[in-house]
Amino acid sequence: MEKMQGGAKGRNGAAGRAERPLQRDPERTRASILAAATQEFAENGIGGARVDAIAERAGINKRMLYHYFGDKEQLYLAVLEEAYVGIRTAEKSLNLSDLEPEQGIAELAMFTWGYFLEHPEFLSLLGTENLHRARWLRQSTRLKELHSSFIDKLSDLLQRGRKEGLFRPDVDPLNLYLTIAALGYFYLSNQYTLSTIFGRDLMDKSNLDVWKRHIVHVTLASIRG
Amino acid sequence: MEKMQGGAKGRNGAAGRAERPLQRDPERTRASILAAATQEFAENGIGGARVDAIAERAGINKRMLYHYFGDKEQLYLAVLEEAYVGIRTAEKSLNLSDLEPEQGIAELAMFTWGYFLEHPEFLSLLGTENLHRARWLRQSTRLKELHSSFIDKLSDLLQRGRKEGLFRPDVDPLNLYLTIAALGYFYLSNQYTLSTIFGRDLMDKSNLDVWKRHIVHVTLASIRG
DNA sequence: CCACAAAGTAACCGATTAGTTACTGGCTTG
DNA sequence: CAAGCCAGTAACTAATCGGTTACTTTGTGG
Repeated sequence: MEKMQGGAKGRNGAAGRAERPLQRDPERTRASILAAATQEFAENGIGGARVDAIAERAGINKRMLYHYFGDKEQLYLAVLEEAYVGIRTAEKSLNLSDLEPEQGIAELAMFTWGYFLEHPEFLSLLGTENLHRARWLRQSTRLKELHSSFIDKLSDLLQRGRKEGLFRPDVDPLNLYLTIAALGYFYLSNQYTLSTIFGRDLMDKSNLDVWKRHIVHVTLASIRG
Repeated sequence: MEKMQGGAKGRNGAAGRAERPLQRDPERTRASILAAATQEFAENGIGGARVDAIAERAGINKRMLYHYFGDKEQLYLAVLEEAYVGIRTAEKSLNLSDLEPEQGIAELAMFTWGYFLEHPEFLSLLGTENLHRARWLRQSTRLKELHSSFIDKLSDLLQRGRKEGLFRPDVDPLNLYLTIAALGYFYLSNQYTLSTIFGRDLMDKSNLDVWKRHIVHVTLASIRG
């Protein structure tokens, strides 16, 4: 892999222009397959996703897809892994330990909501993975090591709040995180059936804003001592 | 359709026994196709479901499936409609207007949780339907008329609570219902990825009990004035 | 500068899958 | 009791889909 990077630098010696796309570019090909597959799997699930559609979306020959990823299932696994890496990476930008307890919880809730809102494909992939009882997640050694350090940080935050007499003494950090995630996930992933049944456009800007504040309110109300 | 019902009554004239299965029984065949299809669609989504698998599960010839339901998509729609009718029917057994406001909210929360817990196939079908942006739900005239009368009842309950000074004045009934549904739906439908990532068996009896109480607690804490 | 490995293409293949055709057999109705 | 309709069967088909084969092109290291 490192060899490739070295090779890619000295390209296009004639004009020095980086604009002309290389005729052969493994990294770019791999990345565009992954991006196309993410879209396709998110839109259609694993059973509905079409290998030919992914190839077409990526603008590559189907053979390359097998060249880089083995088969459809391994490609799906790569997509899933990348999606989890994405949210765990973004989480790191949150610095809960510097904040007041209540503010920290509010920030965590708003961050989670914001990430879900901006990454519908992540929610969709979670849904697909759960439909299959985490069949691929369970077999991924890479993802099992990746489990969130959130819970530890959250635990500290709760303990600080408890000492200041702000929070109830029996708050479980995992349950708190599940509460935050549940309120965001359900609202967004079920938006289509909910909007249809209740006749209210949940994705309307003002409704989204109300729900964001709602999540913070519910979360804090449930843990205050 | 009405003809069928009339014809089915006078069956088995010879022995009068209802136990011996009829050689030909439209209602039973239709019902077993629907039950088998519910399982298959819930387990595999619409793209992953196999018509042959449904036929085998139902113990019928594939031709019958097309005979009764037209094609795969119409069969899926029938399954979805039946699933919604199921929960709306169960909802009617709840009599919120007879209860104290706080008790009423608690009952609603526990009912919703209990129904989700006992009907995983309903949650799965919701997930599938949302993956496809409510494509079938939106085209179902039957389901659009069925939308929950919960919201109205819930509205009354909230107003009563408000008058007694128990609840905050600005509680939106739909948002309250979404909160209750979100906490139940996310915990159960995402149990596989969550249990894997956080290393805790969410379906353990005691954890289920904790979460049930948690839903009631969170819901009430968020609306108390 | 050329040999070799890796990137890339096009055409193909066997298996699967949704849906059909052509038929049999049993129940009801006149 | 006969006629006709409808439940039910088995075998088939056309199309789709995941995956492969056989081949060409491109870049790079000895």
